[in-house]
Amino acid sequence: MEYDFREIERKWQQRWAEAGTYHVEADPSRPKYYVLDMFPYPSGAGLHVGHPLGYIASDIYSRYKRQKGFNVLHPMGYDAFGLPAEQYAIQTGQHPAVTTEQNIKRYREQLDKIGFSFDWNREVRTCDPGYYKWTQWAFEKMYNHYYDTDLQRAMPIEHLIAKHPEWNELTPKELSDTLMNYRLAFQADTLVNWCEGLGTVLANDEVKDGLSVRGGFTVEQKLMRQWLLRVTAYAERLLTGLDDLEWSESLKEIQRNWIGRSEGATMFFPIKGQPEEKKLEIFTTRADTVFGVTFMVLAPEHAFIQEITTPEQREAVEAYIAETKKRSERERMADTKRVSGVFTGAYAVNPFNGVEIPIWISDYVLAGYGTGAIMAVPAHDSRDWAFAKHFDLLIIPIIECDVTEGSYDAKEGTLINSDFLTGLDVKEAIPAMFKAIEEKGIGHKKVNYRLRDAIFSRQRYWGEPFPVSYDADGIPVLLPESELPLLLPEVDNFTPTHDGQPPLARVEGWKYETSTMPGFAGSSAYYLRYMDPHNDKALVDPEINKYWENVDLYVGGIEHATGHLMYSRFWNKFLFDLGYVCKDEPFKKLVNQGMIQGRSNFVYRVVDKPNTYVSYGLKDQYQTQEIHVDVNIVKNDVLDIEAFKAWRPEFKDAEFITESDGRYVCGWAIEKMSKSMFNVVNPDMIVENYGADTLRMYEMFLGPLEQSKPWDTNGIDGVHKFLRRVWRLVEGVDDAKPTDAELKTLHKTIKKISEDIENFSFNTSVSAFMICLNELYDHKTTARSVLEPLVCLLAPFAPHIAEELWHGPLGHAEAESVCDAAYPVYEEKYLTESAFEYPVSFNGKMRFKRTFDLSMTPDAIAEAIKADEQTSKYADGKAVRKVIVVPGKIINVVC
RNA sequence: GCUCCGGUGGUGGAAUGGUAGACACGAAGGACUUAAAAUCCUUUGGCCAUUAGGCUGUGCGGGUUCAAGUCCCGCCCGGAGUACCA
Repeated sequence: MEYDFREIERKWQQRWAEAGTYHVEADPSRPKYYVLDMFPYPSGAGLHVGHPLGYIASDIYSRYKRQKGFNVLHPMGYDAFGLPAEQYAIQTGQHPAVTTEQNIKRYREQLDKIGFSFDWNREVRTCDPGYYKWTQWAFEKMYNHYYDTDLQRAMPIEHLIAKHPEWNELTPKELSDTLMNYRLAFQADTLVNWCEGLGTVLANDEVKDGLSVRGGFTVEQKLMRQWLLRVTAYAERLLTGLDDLEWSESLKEIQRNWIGRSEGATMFFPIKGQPEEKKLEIFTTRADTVFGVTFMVLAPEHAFIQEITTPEQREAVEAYIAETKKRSERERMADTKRVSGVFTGAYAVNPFNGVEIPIWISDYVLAGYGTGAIMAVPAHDSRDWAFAKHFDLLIIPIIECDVTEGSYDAKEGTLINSDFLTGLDVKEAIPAMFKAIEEKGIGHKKVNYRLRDAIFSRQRYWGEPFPVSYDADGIPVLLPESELPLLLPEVDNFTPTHDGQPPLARVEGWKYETSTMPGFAGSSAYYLRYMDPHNDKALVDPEINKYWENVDLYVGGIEHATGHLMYSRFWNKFLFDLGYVCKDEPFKKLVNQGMIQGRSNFVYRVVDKPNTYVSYGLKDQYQTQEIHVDVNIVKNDVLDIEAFKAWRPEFKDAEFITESDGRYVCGWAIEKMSKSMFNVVNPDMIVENYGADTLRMYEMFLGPLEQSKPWDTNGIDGVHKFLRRVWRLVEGVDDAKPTDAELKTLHKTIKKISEDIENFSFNTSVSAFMICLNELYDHKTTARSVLEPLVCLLAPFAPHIAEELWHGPLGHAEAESVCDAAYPVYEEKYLTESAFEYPVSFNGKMRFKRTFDLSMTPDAIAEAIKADEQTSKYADGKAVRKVIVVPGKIINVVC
């Protein structure tokens, strides 16, 4: 019988759905394993062939684990709130709920065709009220908790109030304002990334190079009252928690850099002519360089500037501040080399030697980091140096070096001109200085983080509403937990109001906060909800959470490194502190699949001939224009000329200058997969032409999972051919006794595939299958005891064909799915041999192969080789000096 | 600038320090076929040699080692992250 993949795949997808093959429940009698994919945002464009890459990998792993006897939780859902649906709504007037629903339907159809083992009973959508109830619930919990730095955990806000009896004196408004400095979800006037083009604020990770990640609109700094999450409270735990995670080093590194821990000291500098308590606080990691300080620099936003600026300098200072305000974040970034600043007229006093130091302001010092003020050491900091050179300020070297021009960021060396530190090495000087600072009482050791609190409001419609209203004093009042969820009201206009209010301000009688929560709100705890998706009493039942614990394997793109993966960890740690979840970290192991790029094809239009196209090999003889051509009408870079003529009306009468064999060869390039480049390959089409099993295996075969690589349909025949050969081989199954050679092939393959799956090296496992099949073909294998384990082994990769063979030629009963067939175990005895063929090399050159008995001692081998030397033409008469034996592997003979 | 990752045939990519290029695509040749599809066989890093075989070869230059794509040092190139973070 032919391998009719269309019929086979249709049949099994239907049966799996009917039988609930992939439905799982918590079952304490069995070990659990939780495999999660980052759920997709259902965009209008549908899936392209790059999207399922990670899903296929995780599906293979899930199925493998299931065959190994684990109770595998493998859910899927949709990250359904978000900007694109709303932008689309603004343009077309279609309600985001409607387009989202349509997109989800399309996604589901596409996903279903690939044969995933998702438990769809557990589907979640972030835009469902039953789901976002728990997003709002978590927000309220955060509002009602603060981070206790002594206990290093979140605690109820009442606990804090109890510690401060003096707060009883405060008015309700004052108390509310005070508590806002502690709550984990809080309101503050902060400089935000305001994006006029999108009409909303954005989080730091949603901005890149001064432009919005979505849409590429300009982003500016603006002071606004916003809701924020106090992510910084967890900075240290987010940092140290990384150590125990099985994440790639590079991803951990990205998070470490984003958290940006730096150890240093804050130090107070008295200001000349100001009262004793009015001291300038700075942060430095290099307290040892304090004798090299020749000026101070404040950020233009620094609170002291008004008070300390002298009358003579006031005009210049104010002009500078005004100018800085005008510059957008992007402009500031664009010319970081530009040195600018202005003297305040005031002087600070070096607390160590009493030297008076001029105080400047400059935008190279950031208001948001440290204290917004620095001590400048121009001799050993390149930015300070540039500033000093530009304004002709004093430079005092205090670390010995042979650099004559320019500063150097001296991380080692001996200190000079530094009073009691002179003669010490930098490494000794830093701790010595910390000690001195604390002894003199002019500062203390301090750890600073680059991490910022996350801005949590968006001036948009399509998101979770805040369950918050405000009383007459503007004090937030939470909707009682029992009344959650607060439903997102209907609107028919999705644009901001005329006075710049968010769309919710249009809703009549809406007495709640008008901004909504950002995209990351709904995706921060969805992995918990999958454990118990229909529970309306709790986010997740504690018993159920205790069983599934957290995600064992998480697969997704690295682009979420500083966004979702950071927020989820924060959110989970918070819920952990409150006792709602049993694990401190959400994702134990994480694998980042690479991006699949597009591979575009080109035709070459001859410039002065109308509608004439020249083949790639001849294009240099003409002046040509490169035109993208739909990759779906090109095979192996050869253009289907008829399809091209039919592709678009203007090509109907196209003329072609072909290669000598009549073929038209296209050029190609690797580009992003996008509609405009006609290089989008749709998985539905691949499934239709080759089958889901071929798609699955070919996506794995393309290359290492974590690596970005271009999609190239050209190679897919190889994988398809492999499956057809499997089909034919297993069709001929009988009860023949397997030969040693067949058993060796089988067990070698089991070992290799198992190791590969554990290492997520799926590309080499596909190769291993092909090698195995080639060998079995050579052996003309028919033995059931070889072919049946092979089908089990193949099931995670190509479940449909495996299932069909399992029930067809292999004759298993309908009720026993190959999904539950025990994963084969290899036996070492079939792999060992009594003798090995070793390469023997002289002076590093492989000279000949020789078969040795494994039981021979090195001495015996040396003797044997000596004997060989008598006859070998490579023998140069030198005696064998040494025989190197690595048991079971290799021998080297040193002459 | 800093941090991380990579650089291997025409292409995608294999190689616990141990015969580099597995596996696959493409290409060339052949078998079967009226033909096509499908299937199967042979060759396929480069140079030299009619064969046997030899030389050379993993971005560049050094080094360690009996032995280096792999380890170490110094460069070059590409990608990613981050950036006046004090």
